[in-house]
Amino acid sequence: MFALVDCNNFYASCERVFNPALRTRPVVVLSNNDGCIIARSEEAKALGIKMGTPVFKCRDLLRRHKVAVFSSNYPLYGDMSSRVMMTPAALAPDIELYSIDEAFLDMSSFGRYDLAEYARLIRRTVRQHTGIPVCVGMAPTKTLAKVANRLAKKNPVYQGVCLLDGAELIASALAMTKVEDVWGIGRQLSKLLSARNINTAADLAAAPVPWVRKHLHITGARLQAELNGTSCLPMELVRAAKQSICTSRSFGKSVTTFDELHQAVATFAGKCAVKLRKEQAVASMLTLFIGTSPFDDNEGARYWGTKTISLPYPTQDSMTLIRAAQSVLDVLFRAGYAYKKAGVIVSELSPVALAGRTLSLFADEAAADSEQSKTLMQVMDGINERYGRGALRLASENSVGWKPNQDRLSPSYTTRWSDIISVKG
DNA sequence: TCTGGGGTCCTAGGACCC
DNA sequence: TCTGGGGTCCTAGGACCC
Repeated sequence: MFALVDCNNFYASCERVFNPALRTRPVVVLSNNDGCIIARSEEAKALGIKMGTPVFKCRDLLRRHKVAVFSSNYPLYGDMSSRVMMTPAALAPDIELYSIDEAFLDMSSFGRYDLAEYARLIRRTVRQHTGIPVCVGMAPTKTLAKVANRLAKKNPVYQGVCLLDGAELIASALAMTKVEDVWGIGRQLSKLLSARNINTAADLAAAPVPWVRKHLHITGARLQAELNGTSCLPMELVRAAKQSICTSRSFGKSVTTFDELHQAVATFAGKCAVKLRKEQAVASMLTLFIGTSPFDDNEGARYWGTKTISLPYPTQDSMTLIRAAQSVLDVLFRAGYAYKKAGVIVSELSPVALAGRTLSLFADEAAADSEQSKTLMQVMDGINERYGRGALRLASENSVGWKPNQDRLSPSYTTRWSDIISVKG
C-alpha cells in the first residue's frame, strides 16, 4: 500500500497559518512577477477563479469579493514544506518527497494497522504541528493513491482521508474519476482518449492494452497497469541527481537596453552557480534564452532567441558561468526589442566529486575549477548563508532595471528575523 | 498596462559503429 | 533466387508534472 499526503491549497494555506484573519476570506497567491493566479483557497475556487488566470482579467472579481492577494513567497513555502514533511516522515518507515506539497509513504508494512485510522492520525498531526491542512489517499499503487487523495479532497464526506483497499471500492472510485483527472493524463492525451470514447479512469483501465501501448506509449501502459492494481512506480527514496538547473524570470517592466539585459543575464547565471554548488554538481553546457512578450499582437515586435554553448570545462564557478552567459548574450541580443523575459539553463551536470579527473587535451588549459575559485565560492556562499542572500554578490549581478513585480509579498515568517520584527513593530 | 518557474521522460529518425 | 545483426548517440519535438 501507498499513501499520498497532499497539502490543501498549499501556498494559500501557508499564508493563512500566520495570518488567522484570512481564515474567513478567499485567498489567492500569484506567480512570480504577480502575473497569474497559481494558488487558491476553497473560497477563491468557489468564486470561479481558475488556476493560471492572469490577474488583470479578474481584478474586478478580486476586489468585489475582498479576496486577499499575495505575491508568491517561496522562502516561506519551502520552509513550511520541510516542516510539514517531518510528520509523515516520522510516522512511516519510508517517505518519497514528491513535490513541495506532496509526499508518498510506503505503507506495505502496516498490514496489522487500521489504515484509515492511521491516515487520520497523519492528517491530525500535520495540522497540529504546522497549521497546514492535508488530505491522505491510500491505495495499492501510487496512481490509485493519487485517485484516492483527489476524492478525499473533493468530497467532504471523506473528511480528508480516502482508503481504496478493495476491488469494489477501487472500481467505483475509477468510475467517479474523469480521465483528464488521472495522474499523467494531460490536455492532449485526454483529447485523444475522449475521441475514442474513453472518458473515465474506469474506461482507461478497461481499454485494450495494445491500443494503450501504441498511443499512450510506455508511460501510458504503466499508468493503465497501475489503475488496474499492478504497481509499476516504485518509491523513490533518494532524490535523483538533477540533470539541469534553470533560473529564469519575467521582467517587471520591458527591458530595452543591452546593459540592463546584461545584468539580468549575469544575475541568472550567478543564481545557477549557487544552485549548482548546493547540488554539489558541475555543469558542462549553458543555455541562454531571451525574449519579448509572446502576447504582443505585432508579430514584428516579437523575438525569441536561444543558444547553447559548451563550457570550457565542467564548472560551478560564478564568474566562469556569468562570463559564458554574457558571451552568449552578445550573440543573441538584437537591439530595438522590448525584452520581457530571460533565463539561463545549465546542463550536462555531473557530481563535483568527479570534476577535475578529466584533463584538458591541451596541457596549458584548465580542466576544472581552480582551488582558488573553490575557496572563493565557498567564502561567498558562507557569507550569504550567514548574512542573507545577496549580501555578497558579483558587481555584474544587478536587478535595478528588470526586477520582477512583487507588490504583495507577505513576510518570510519562518526564515527572516527582520521580517518578523517589522511585523511586530 | 497586465499572461510563472522549474523540472522530467519518451519517441522517432538520422547517423554512426563493429 | 538472394542482400545481417546488434547496437549507441544525438536532436527536435511532444507530453507531462507541480
